[in-house]
Amino acid sequence: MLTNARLVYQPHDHVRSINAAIARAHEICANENVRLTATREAILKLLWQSHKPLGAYQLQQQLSKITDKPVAPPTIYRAIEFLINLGLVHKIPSLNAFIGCPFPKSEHSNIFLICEECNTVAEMADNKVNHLLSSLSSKADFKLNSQTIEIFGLCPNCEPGESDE
Amino acid sequence: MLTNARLVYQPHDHVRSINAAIARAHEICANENVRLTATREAILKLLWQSHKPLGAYQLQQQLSKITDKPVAPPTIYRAIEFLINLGLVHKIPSLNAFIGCPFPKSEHSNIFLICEECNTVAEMADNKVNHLLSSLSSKADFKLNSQTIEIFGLCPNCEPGESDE
DNA sequence: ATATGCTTGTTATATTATAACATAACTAAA
DNA sequence: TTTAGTTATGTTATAATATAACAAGCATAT
Repeated sequence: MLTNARLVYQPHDHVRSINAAIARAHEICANENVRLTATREAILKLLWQSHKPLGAYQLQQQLSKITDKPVAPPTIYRAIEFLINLGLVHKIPSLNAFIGCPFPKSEHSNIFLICEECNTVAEMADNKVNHLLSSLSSKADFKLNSQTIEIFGLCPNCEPGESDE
Repeated sequence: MLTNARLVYQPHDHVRSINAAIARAHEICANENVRLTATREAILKLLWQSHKPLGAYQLQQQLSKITDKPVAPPTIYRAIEFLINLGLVHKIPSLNAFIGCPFPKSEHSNIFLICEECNTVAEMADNKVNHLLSSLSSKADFKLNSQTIEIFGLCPNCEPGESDE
């Protein structure tokens, strides 16, 4: 099982992890021979800085503040599309919002743990889930290409019975 | 494992299955002491008749045609909300569309098999998946309330290597 | 029959996303 | 270092999805 749950739910060195991730993103783009332009990098940073998924119009506001220029929706959606294609960002369909992927380039099952209280989202990947879903799909003669799993509930920080208090 | 895959992918007696389902829906509403009004029943029928999920505005058009009156979006969204609360209809978030639930009132895991070619959607439920996701959530100290699993790929009728030809 | 709550009608508008075309910036080859 | 080709961004408009707010109608129980 692969997860960023600890990172999301516990305090940690944001700046360092983001810098590492951005460096990783540049590598990936170099490999793919595509450009991680200023706008794209800014959007990626914004998404990685937030453990809550951000909507396109939230990103618009934030980017506009950073650049001190008006930003139109297509700018945002283009950057998002680019980042999604590289696997650096995911869309969470039930929220119409986007989040940075903590393990880019790994083949994974996209399990999102969405807190209904504080809206943080952690991500997990697990091969048993992948296998199980493949085998269920086969039984229905369905050829699986991709999957999205959204789990709604309460994160450790929002759970009433939490111990840290 | 529970699934409507055969029903969805193979020819079958639509009218009979819909009538049975509507009867079932009336029962459920009677039990819950709520009303399956004409509009709500019409929306449910439209959704059950289609093995492809329908968007709110598609439903609006179709309902308007049936009743020969203009129908405004709130009418549709209200009916959908009502039906979703009863578990008779599901939203498929990645499509912004809705589909009739083939096994209302069963506790289930909402696995949708979405064909990227013909857009049909079959539904499955499987306890192993439920258990696995519960146990993964626990490991992350996350309290699971509900889940949505969307699987994208090709249904048996759209798969190139299909045998029935 | 009438008060109550549920349901629908109506109008307006919020939110999310994309189309279409113009301009700019980058890149590679002449 | 121009120039052509490609890729990326700017700009305007609009499409598609969803909800708010308030008015009117209907069901049903006393």
